[in-house]
Amino acid sequence: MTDIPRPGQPVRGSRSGAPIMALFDLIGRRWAMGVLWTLAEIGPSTFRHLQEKCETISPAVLNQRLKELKAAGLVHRVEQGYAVTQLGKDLYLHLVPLGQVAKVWAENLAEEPLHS
Amino acid sequence: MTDIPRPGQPVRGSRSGAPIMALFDLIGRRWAMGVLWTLAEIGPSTFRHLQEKCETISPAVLNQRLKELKAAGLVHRVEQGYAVTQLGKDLYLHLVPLGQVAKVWAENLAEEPLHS
DNA sequence: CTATTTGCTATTAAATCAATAGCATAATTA
DNA sequence: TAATTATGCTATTGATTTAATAGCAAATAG
Repeated sequence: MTDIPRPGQPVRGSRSGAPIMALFDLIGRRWAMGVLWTLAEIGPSTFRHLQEKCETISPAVLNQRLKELKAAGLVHRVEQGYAVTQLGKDLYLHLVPLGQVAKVWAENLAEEPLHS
Repeated sequence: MTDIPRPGQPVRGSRSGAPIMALFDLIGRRWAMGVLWTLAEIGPSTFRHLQEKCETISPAVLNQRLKELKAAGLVHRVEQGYAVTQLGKDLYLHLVPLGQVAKVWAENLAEEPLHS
């Protein structure tokens, strides 16, 4: 059920399981990046607290994503509940610059509204 | 049908449509990052060529993702078919470093196989 | 004991994704 | 000119994933 994409195994985008494609397969799931991002931002927290911070995520999906992120070693359990691992933090830090891209993107769309 | 997440509008992860969450909502869809990545790597190309490069994507999904990426201004049509826009390239360039993270991640998993 | 918090599952429904076939148009070739 | 090929898709049918909601069992607090 919980099927985690593994580098070296066939994944979306690469029959040979290229690491980047395996990673895309993992974090390219609904809420995956949002959960990682949020957890990294708020620090160690309980399931419910994280759920609140994600604003509209359902417990079922949060639980699913947490399972996957845990299995992938990006998140782990701590006394306080859940937290990102070192690897998870590394990934988060690489996601941070996307915040700037997102802003530029938002501005672009504001100027020139999407036509579809 | 084609529902593109827009910054400023409610999206997954943010009722107020925080740009980063809107972006996550957009590129956190099956194949979205894979398509953007592949297209950026191979340069302008036809629908079919891109489809081949994505190895296992179906035309329906590729078409859907292209629509969304176009509407979001990350991809556009050119004489040769499809290509990433400047904004799309910017995003791609920010995705490139994830390749390294992915490698480390792959090595970690290889050493310590996931326990689930 | 009672209430609350926490992590999570059950259920049911809706949305998304996938696999395959195949069509319409335009360019190319025979 | 007729046939072939390339291209960008759509239609159809299922399978999978996501969603919304309720609620439960275990641990903790009062």
